[in-house]
Amino acid sequence: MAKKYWLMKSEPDAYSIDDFKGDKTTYWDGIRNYQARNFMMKDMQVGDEFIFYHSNAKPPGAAGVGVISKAAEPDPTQFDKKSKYFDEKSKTDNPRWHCVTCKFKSKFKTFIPLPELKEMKPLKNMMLLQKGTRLSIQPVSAKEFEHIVKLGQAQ
DNA sequence: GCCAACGTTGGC
DNA sequence: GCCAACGTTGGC
Repeated sequence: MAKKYWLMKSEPDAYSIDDFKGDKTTYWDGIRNYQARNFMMKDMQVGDEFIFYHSNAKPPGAAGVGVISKAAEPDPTQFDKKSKYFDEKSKTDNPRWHCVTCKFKSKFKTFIPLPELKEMKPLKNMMLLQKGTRLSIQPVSAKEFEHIVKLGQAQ
């Protein structure tokens, strides 16, 4: 299957591109939305690349690139009573939530704030820019991905 | 901090 | 299966 491209949101107060850079790989846990989970479980493959997006930031925007390094597996935080992601309805023999493992690829030389993304004509159909889209994991087309990466790598 | 948009829950 | 109430996301 062809390589796919994604956009994954993270609040930099909780986990920023610099945290990701320092960790090199991270477990993308804490996803508690069925649509986002389904993308991870059904459509993501090892080798897919994604835009690391800072949400709820000043300003929000595209911060870097990562690669999926391990397919979805049960999210351990759902069984951890001390975790804020604990889900009492999820059973160990039938886990409700899964998460992928991601590897850091690059941090953009130029952070691309959301208002700039909105001005880019090639990106006008991006799910991120549609009104009311809150999904924390969403697909992007190869063209959209390349366009953003080109902007991010420019000095 | 506000609020619009959307998802989830639960009563019926 | 409908829908009101509530919670969350996330830009501003």
